[in-house]
Amino acid sequence: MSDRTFAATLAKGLDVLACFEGRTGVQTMPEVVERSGFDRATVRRLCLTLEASGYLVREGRGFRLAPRVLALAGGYLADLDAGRRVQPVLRDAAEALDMEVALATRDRMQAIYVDRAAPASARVTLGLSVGSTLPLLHTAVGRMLLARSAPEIVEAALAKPRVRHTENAETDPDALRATIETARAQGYCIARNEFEPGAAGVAVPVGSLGDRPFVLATTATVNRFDDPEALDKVLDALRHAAMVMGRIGHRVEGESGPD
Amino acid sequence: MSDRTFAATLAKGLDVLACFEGRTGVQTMPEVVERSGFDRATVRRLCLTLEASGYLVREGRGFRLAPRVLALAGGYLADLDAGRRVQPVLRDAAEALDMEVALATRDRMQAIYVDRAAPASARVTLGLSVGSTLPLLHTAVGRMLLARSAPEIVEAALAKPRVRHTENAETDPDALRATIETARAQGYCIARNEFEPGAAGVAVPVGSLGDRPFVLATTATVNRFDDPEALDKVLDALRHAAMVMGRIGHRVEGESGPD
DNA sequence: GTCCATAGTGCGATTATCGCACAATAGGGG
DNA sequence: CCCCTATTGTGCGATAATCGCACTATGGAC
Repeated sequence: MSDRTFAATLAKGLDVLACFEGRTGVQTMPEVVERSGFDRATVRRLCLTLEASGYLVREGRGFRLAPRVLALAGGYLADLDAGRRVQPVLRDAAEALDMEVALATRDRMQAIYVDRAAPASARVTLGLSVGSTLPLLHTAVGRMLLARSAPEIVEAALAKPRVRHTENAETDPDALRATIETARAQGYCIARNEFEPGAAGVAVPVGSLGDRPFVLATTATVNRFDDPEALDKVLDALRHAAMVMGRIGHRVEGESGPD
Repeated sequence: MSDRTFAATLAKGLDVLACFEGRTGVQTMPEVVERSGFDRATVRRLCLTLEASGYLVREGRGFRLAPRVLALAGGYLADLDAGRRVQPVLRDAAEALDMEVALATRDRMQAIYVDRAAPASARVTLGLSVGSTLPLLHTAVGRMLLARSAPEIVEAALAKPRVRHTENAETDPDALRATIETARAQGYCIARNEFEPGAAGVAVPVGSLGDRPFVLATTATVNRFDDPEALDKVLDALRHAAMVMGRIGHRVEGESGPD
C-alpha cells in the first residue's frame, strides 16, 4: 500500500542501522537478517547503501558503524551548544563533587546520556559515554525523567517487560509509580543498588527542549549518599549546575540562523 | 534504473538527515528542500518518516534532530569501549597537562572528535564536543590524520575548495603537502594560528580501526608550545596516553559476541 | 479582508523495491 | 582431496512504493 507520509525503504534502512547499536564488533549480513527480519536481498541492498553513504564500513565479512554517526550526534550537541553551555558546567560540578556528572534525556523507552564529565580521580564504574543508554525504571536518571514525562510514557515504561539488573531492583509497578511521584514532588531522585550493585545515583531536573525533559545526574558508591549532609551537598551542587545551565535549548531569540 | 545494490530512498533520507548537521535551531521543510534539492513532496515524506523513526522531532513548523541520533553515536563509542578505554586516558592526560585532550578520526573530508576531556580549569575556546568537525588541512589533528591516510585522500583534501579560517592559514598545496609529510616523518603535528587566531594544536597518532587512523590532540594558546621543553612535555604526555590507550578497536579475540 | 508562504492531497506514470530461485564462492571436516 | 554447508552474489518478473505535478487548505502579516 502506498503511503504519502511514509518512506518504507528509509525506515527499513534505519532499522538496519539500529541493529548495529548495542552490539560490539562487526555484524555479518546473516546476523542482520536475523535481527531485522528482512529478506536477505533487502538487507544486502540496505547495508550496501549505508556503506556507500558512509554510515557503515565493511570489515572482513561484516559491517561496523562508521564515525559518520558521530557527526549526527555532533549536530545534536551543537544545537544544544553543548561545548559551551553544557561541558563547562558539568566539569565544574564534577570537580566540585569529585564525582561523575552527566546530562541525560529520554530516547524512546530509555534514558540516554547527552554529555558527561568526570574528574580524573573518579573510578570508572560503568564505562558510560555520550549516547549510552540506561533503563528508565531502575535508575535515578530514568525515574527523574519519567517524573517529568507524560503519564502515558510512565505507563508504557511500566508495561514493558522488566529486566531486573540486580537483586534489589524494585519491580512492583505501584512501588515504582510511587518512587516516580516522590521524585516529582521533592524535585530530585535517588536510587541505590537497583541497576548496578554497590552503585547509587542522584538526579535533578534541568529544563527541557520542546517536550523532552533533561536531568543532571551523578553516580557514586552507595554509601556516598547515606549521610544527609553529603546528600545535600550533592543536591546543592547539581541544582547549582542546573541553574547555571539554564533552560537547555533556550537560545537567544534570533540567533538560530547565522552560522 | 533499478539497482540491486543501492536503495535510493534510504540514501535520500540520509541526505535529508544530514541537512540537520551543522545548522542549529529548527529547519523548516522549505529550507530542507532548498538544501537537499529534492522535490517538496519527497522531502515531506522523508522528514515525516525520520520523525516517525525518532530521528527528528517536530517543533513548531520545523524539525530538529532528536536525541535518537545520540544512540547511534553511543553504539560507535561502545564498540570502541570509549567509556572504559578512552575516557580515563583522556582525563588523565588532560589533567596532567591542564589542557583539553581529544581523540579524533576522519569522517569523509573532515576531522571529527570521537571523545574529549578537559580539566575544569581549561577555558572554553572553541566549544567542541563529541562529533564536532574540524578541517583536515588547517589543523594539527587534520594534518596528522592526513599523514596517516592514503595518498588519494590527501590529494582529495588538497583539491577541495579551501576556506581560509584565519590570515595565517597556509593555502599553498605544496607547502601543505610538506607539512603533512613532516608530520608523518616526525610522528607528530603542530599547527598555530591557522584555524583560530591565537590557538595552536598538537596531535600524535594512536593506532587505527580498520583503515581509519586515530589521533590524540590537544589545544592551547599559541605561546604554550613555544618553549621546546614545554612542547616535549606535551608530546610525552600525549604519546604516553596513546600507548596506554593501545591499539584502538583491538578487542580481545573472541569477546565480540557476548553481550 | 487579501496576499503570500507553507502545508497537505489526488493521482497517474514510472521504476525502485521485493523476494524467490539459481549460481558462485569460501571455509572446514573428514 | 572432496564434499558439505554457510555465505555471497545475480536474474528477473510481479508488485506497489515512490515521484512529482497540479490542486487545495491553512495561517500569519498587514
